[in-house]
Amino acid sequence: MSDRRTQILDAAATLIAERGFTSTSVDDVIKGAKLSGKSHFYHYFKSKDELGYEVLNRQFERFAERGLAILREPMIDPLERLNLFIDAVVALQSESGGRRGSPFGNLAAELADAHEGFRVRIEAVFERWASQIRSLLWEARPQLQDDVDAVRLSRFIIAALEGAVLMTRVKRDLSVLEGIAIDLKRFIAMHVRDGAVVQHSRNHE
Amino acid sequence: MSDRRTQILDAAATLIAERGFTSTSVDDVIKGAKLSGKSHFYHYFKSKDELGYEVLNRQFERFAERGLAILREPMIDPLERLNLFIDAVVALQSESGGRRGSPFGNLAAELADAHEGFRVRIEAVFERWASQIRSLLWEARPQLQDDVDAVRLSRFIIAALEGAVLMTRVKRDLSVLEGIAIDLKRFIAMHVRDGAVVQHSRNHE
DNA sequence: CAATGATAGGACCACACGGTCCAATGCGCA
DNA sequence: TGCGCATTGGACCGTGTGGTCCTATCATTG
Repeated sequence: MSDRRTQILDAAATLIAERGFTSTSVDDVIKGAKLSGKSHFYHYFKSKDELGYEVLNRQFERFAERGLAILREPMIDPLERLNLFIDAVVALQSESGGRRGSPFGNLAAELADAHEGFRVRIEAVFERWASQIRSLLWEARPQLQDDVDAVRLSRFIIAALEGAVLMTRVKRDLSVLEGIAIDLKRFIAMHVRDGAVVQHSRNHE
Repeated sequence: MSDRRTQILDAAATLIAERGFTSTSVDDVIKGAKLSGKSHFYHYFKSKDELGYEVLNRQFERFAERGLAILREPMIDPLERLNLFIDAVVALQSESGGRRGSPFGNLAAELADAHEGFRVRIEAVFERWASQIRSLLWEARPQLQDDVDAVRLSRFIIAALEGAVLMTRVKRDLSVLEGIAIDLKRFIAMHVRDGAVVQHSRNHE
């Protein structure tokens, strides 16, 4: 696809992450992507909503590459991968000083009730995320207690992370997320079968 | 205070909970509260922002009465009160079928970055909430392990609940919140000192 | 009675918004 | 040389927004 399209998508992603979808105007995006005018923008996107949908997709793909990919690393112990994934979420938030929040959670809270099109797409994003965690949990089942509910646990992990990111954003304090990350790891460790061993990789602090 | 003011506040609270602050226009509030026109509204509030601030305060007060009050019940075991409080959050969400979400979390995600005035006020709300949980944890310290970090645990509880409510809203499925509530109680129980007893009250299912 | 606040209703404003349309120019590729 | 897409630039439109102003009618209360 053309270079401009991704340029617009990137600019829009930044603006939406900073100010939300509603508060980001098409004119803002035009300025951000250094386009010449409205006609230039509408040459690439047929509406603001369509732009929003594509931004959401793109954000999820980036998250899949930089975050969720860790969950599938074949050479690392699955439960250790979960810890590394949590570390990665913390690291991603650190890049913006915790000010940015989750691109999914933000949109979810902003649009879940007001805009059905977005709600459905955000639901799909959470579902894909949850299914990746469920797969990992399934892979780790020899180390887990028999009664672990993978669906429930995967939802809990996502909820805790989303809530943590939200609180971090409100308090403008990264240590909120760090503390919750610690507790979340401890909660996961609580599900390990007695006597099972979790193999720690070297690069984990 | 005059009856009209609270009438406006109530109408605005409903609308903001349904559609967010930005998407709720002053005219919507006027219709909702059955006022005669703009002048009638501006007779009671000097700006839309001021209305928003008061709605936020009011929502917190209602939450304090209907939810946080449980945390201070003197006749019930503190840790059991925590469980009852979690049940109350679930019950509150049930009233709207999980569609409404947290009045604080919604505003937080919508306005934390865009509107400093709201961000500060929402931060204060979370802080007051957290401090109530910390007090309870302090009261329960004979039953808790020595190394329990009350600040961290209180934040974790709030984050898990806020995240759960958000996911519930996106999925339009109350069972998400119910599942997370179960896990959250188990996480709290994990901090109980070996041999300590948690006194269960009768009305708890 | 007079004064005061509540109610009513509407005109008006400046601005921002998403979106359309058009006319002109650049620019690479067959 | 010509075709088609990319770019530029701007006028324009309908609608909704928060907010102001003005006038007039009620009811209450000193």
